[in-house]
Amino acid sequence: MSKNLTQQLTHKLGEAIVKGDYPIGTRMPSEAVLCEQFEISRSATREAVKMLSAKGLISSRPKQGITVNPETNWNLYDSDVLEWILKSKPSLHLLKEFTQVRFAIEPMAAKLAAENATPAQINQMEAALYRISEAQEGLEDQLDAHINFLNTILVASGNRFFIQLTQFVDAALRVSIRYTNQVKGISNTDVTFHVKVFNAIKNGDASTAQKLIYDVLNDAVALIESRL
Amino acid sequence: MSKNLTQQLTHKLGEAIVKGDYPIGTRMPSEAVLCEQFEISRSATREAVKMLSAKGLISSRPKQGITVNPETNWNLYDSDVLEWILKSKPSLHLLKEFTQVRFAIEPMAAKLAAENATPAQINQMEAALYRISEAQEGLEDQLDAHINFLNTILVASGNRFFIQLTQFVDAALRVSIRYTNQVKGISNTDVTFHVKVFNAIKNGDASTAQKLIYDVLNDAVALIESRL
DNA sequence: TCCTCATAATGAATGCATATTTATATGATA
DNA sequence: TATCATATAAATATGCATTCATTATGAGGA
Repeated sequence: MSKNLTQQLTHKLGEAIVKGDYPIGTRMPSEAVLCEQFEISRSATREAVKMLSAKGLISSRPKQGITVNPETNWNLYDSDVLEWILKSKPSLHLLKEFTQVRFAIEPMAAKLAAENATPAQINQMEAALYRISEAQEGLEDQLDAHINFLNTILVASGNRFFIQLTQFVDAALRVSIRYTNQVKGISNTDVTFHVKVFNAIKNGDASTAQKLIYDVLNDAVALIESRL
Repeated sequence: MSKNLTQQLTHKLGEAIVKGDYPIGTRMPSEAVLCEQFEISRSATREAVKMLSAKGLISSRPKQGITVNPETNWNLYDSDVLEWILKSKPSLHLLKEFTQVRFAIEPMAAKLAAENATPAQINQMEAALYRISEAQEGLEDQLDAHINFLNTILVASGNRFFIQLTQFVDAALRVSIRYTNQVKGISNTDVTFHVKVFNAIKNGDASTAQKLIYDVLNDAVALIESRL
């Protein structure tokens, strides 16, 4: 559990909403009722409500009460919301959606990285590459190393909105491994592949970097779809 | 500003943080000080603080106080945060970042729409298309119509994470028009182009739909870069 | 060096204010 | 007399303020 009561309630309610315990469009219990149910004060409850509405899950108005917003209003790129989604609905369909977003983002990020990466960022990528080659023992290590490598690409893109998606990619890959129980295939930790990507970015060969990632994710999406 | 005190303070502080009035990594005034400055109660102040930390802008710890988070922690896809960014830093560089994200997202969304769009969604797209052809009077109308068309594509993708980006695309296009003062070129409201896209999606021709959008945004990015 | 205490910040609880909706009552009109 | 409309009052939920508790940090003394 998190630290304070507000955080705890925020996570409990957030999870419950995402899980569907409070259906979309319906009214949630009033603040006063939530107080009683969770045995905490109004102020802690109110702060939790504010946090959830800041994340787009709910909205509250005087007298009206608290209502669950439609999913289109949820801040799906918020790491808490992502966490709640992963906890409640870890489906193959969700993995497909994740991978489709990666399919859109990562090739472009690689392209931009090839065009814009600073020498320092190239060094970080090389370090991440080395870490992949070292991490052949455990599956978790491989995954972490892989995620780290992708993150360096996102960062090297030089675009804030891509950099922001590191958490998203992280979540996507952890879902991926949960379903495939392997990194190869979906995630392709084959070092030779990553070396190719790295060299393309280092040499400023944007189109090659883009195509390498694109093809891999194309295969990944196809594999997932074949299982649905 | 007709909302409640919490909302007002949230927006004031959010804007100020994004603007740089409270530099990243530094400590903000304590809750007690903020109370005095804005002449409101602790509870209203605290709720605003909770909302801002829910959006990733700040974090607060007992005794430590409130500190401004690095930009990588901000929820840049939150519509409030986007609004604050647009208010404070409307630069050509920002437009470039926006367009790069569109460059990644929209071609893929068009591809998915071609593969997954339901008949009802096709009808909505057709209605949006008609609205574009009708909206030849004002520039604003054209922009709204164009945004509406793109939104129908995102929705038709059938992927929650793409659908969520409608607000983002909306913001991106409104920045775009602010700089170019025209829709053509950057946004390409030429109806014949949109008709091509629509037909490709309607006919399930995913690769054509993808390529049409890709090429247009490729030009848009090139145009922006030429001006930097 | 470690322990303790003071201090300054957030955390939590309670009480009162305000707003919005619903229901009820009253009046006018057919 | 019945019905509809309007106004008013009550109930219920959030909004706001105040007070007390807790915690983490840093300074000072044993």
